[in-house]
Amino acid sequence: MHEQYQFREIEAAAQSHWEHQQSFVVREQAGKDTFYCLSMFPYPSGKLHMGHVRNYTIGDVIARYQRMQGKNVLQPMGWDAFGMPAENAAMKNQVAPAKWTYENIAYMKAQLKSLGLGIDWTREVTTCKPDYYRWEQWLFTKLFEKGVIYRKNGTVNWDPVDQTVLANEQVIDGRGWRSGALIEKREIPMYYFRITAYAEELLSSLDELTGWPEQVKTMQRNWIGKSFGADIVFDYDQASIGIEGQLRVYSTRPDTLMGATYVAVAAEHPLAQRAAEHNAELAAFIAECKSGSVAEADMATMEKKGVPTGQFVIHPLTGDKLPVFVANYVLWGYGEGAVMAVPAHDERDFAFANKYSLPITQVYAAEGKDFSASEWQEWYADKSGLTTLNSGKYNGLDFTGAFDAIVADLEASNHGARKTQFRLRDWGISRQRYWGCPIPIIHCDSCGDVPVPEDQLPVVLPEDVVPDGSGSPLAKMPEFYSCTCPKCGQPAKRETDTMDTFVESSWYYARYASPQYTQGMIDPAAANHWLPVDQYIGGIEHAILHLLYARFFHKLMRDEGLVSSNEPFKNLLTQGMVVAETYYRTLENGGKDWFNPADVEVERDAKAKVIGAKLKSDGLPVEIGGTEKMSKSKNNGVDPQAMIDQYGADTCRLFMMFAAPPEMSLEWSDAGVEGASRFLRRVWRLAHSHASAGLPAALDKASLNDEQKAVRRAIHLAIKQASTDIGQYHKFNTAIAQVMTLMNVLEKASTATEQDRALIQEGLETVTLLLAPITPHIGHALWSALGHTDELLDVSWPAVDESALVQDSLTLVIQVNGKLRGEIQVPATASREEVEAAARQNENVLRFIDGLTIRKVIVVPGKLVNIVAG
RNA sequence: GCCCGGAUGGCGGAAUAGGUAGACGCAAGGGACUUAAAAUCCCUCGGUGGUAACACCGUGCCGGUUCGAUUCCGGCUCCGGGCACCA
Repeated sequence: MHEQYQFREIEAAAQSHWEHQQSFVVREQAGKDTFYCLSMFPYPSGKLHMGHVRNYTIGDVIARYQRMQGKNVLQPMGWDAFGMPAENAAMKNQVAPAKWTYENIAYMKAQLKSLGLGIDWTREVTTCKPDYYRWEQWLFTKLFEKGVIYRKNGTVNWDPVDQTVLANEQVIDGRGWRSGALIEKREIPMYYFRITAYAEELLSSLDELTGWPEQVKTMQRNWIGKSFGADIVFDYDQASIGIEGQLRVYSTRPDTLMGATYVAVAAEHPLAQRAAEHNAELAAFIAECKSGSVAEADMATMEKKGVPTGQFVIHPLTGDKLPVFVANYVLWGYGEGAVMAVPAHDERDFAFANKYSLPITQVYAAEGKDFSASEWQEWYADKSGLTTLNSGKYNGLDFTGAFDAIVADLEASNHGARKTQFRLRDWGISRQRYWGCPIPIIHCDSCGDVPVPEDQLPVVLPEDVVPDGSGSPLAKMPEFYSCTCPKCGQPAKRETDTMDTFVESSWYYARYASPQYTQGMIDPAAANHWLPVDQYIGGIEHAILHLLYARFFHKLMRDEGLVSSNEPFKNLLTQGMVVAETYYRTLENGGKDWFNPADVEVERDAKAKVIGAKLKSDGLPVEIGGTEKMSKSKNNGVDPQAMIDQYGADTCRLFMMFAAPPEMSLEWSDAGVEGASRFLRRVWRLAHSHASAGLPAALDKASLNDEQKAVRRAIHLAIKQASTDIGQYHKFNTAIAQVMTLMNVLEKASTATEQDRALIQEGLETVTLLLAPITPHIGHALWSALGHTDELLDVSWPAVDESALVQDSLTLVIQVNGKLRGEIQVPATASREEVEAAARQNENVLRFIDGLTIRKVIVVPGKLVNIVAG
């Protein structure tokens, strides 16, 4: 054992040992408990960022801990390799996305290996390779035949200059990011997954996911958004509209129908289109509604505007004529594209009615309260304890009474029906992009949309294309799209859209069970052996979309007979972001020049409070911009590679796990890394001085003196705390703090006798084992230095010796009226009465209760005594 | 705008059944060792007052429940994540 902690040699030796032993290659083993530990696979963007390092360290710690619990652990890794960044890089550097992607994968794989992750690399999956996406195409054709996938129009962002569809991310303040052109909404045909058919199950089976954070389940519930309401039908007023017809709306508040004073439709609604034919102002407004992005956040924050169509519809209960407006806040493609408005009982309707001086009819009141504009919020916010008014025959009812009576009448007159609706919309997966999985459909003039037959799969994406940012490259390649119809043999055209990359990431976890399987999408026997995933780890930003799509896909695969479970991920851990300080200077044009924290020197006052910062290169001041998520745009990314090279993987892993609990955001700190490194050097130093004096004989637990008992108690307290922290709560930071506390004790412990040294041996073994999942390389070296020949990876997690925790006396806190006034030592066996009596005699207590009467004494066993006096 | 979170010393964080606020670490200050530096070790370290013992205040803000609230309840403020074509 070398005197110095030489992490490079130690880490290289451990990694080559694991590689040589194939330590992390797993097979199905009958009779052994499995543990499938999965981290969200990375997009191969170039190099690892801190978020990856954090994610995969958390996963590796859990995987190694479970292995020490005796489980057969599967920890795979792969690449979410299709996506937009590859196309952007291609345009910038004139490199094909495939080449760029494969080079990134090679580099990042080496980086992952240098972190010492216990990954079974024989199961590596790369989503842009035909052997992966062919099965995605296969499932697509099956689902298309079943009707789970269908085609309809959808709205996209259209850049009229580049003549291309843009992602929401590529629309900045309503303009295309490259062209600067004003973006328009455009309707194009797309393929959709009928996820709404699974809405009910996706909602109800959330209850089975007891290992998921409540927060994530709540977000998914709200996203699915089950609501109870009614369809309501308004007959057209023929005089103003000119034709017979009916306007259908959905409302969760049919009970307020008597308060409806207008209806609003989306710009794309047929009524709006019809009215605009002879109304220039309306036509202009409809055109205005078509500008801007399709992102819901943009739609929801823009000013609510509307224009009357001059048309009216007939209120189904009163026969009154209600004006029809076109409003920019009504979304086409969501519900019926039309809403009824009840200004008195809906915030948005109220604002709109005030803006356009529309009538407001209050139909609910609470006892003793009058309606006034200043109190309007009370009227729509609450539907309990209110009674209807201004509602004719429906007066004097509560919410349920009004709801039932009105819906019954609507149903009787064929003007509506009770309906349960979901907010969830079908999943549109068509992308007018090159670097994605081709949609396996052939368009034939006589046969329509024909799925590509199984024996012609995969539809291979050509890999040598460099996109130019205008339109879809595949649509310009006859050699790709020219084909013959599989049904009739006539010339036909292949679909040139590719799939949303969320499709690949919706089933990769299942492919890991049988990654090289050529007989099907997944081998059911292997999949059912490993699935569901025991622990899934990834960023909180995936709480809704990715996790909902993957749950949906699991149910699709179940219904195809590929898997037998209902849900893919049993336990979920959502990690927080990695953030760092930002620094900038404002440029003359008002823009900002961002500086990397590595290039900036921070200035502090005498109390170490940060008072300023300057650039190292020119010594001039820079502005401090606050901590933000590490990103290219703010230039505040810290390269994990530099840290691994300078301090080693173990230090890097230790710091990541110690700095914050996994769910919380983690602030980058160079000094903190230094501290983690210092701690590992201390462990090494103690182990070295211990081992170089010769390993001691076994500990005689029966003959320990008080000092030795205290040391042994510290050892087993650390085991106890670290076991619950890691095993139960995933609080790696406090587990590490416990081990640090133990090290503080061990460093000060006596080494005078063989018995003392046997205790140090037990302590060092404990430190090694508790840290083994977190810092496995140094653990590997220490374990053999402590005289062991077995494999640390498979050593059992240490067990608590409860007898070591027993204490003879306890320290109790004494309070007077809830304020800390002193401490007393009592025998562990002291009765409640004895404890109370001791507390009453405490000098400080006597001082504080002097002249007061003791009203009550509260004794919390083992903790405190509170004397209530007044 | 809507949905979901978060806020504790100079900093990261701890307090996992309502029971000692600040564990553990970082930074800082003082000291030891050293020719010197690095490394290492020791001491101090929420604020105010006090020589000290100690006292009072203190967990984003306002209010409530309780013998006792960082923890529970009501109302806010600010920051972050998501919003269906970023992954």
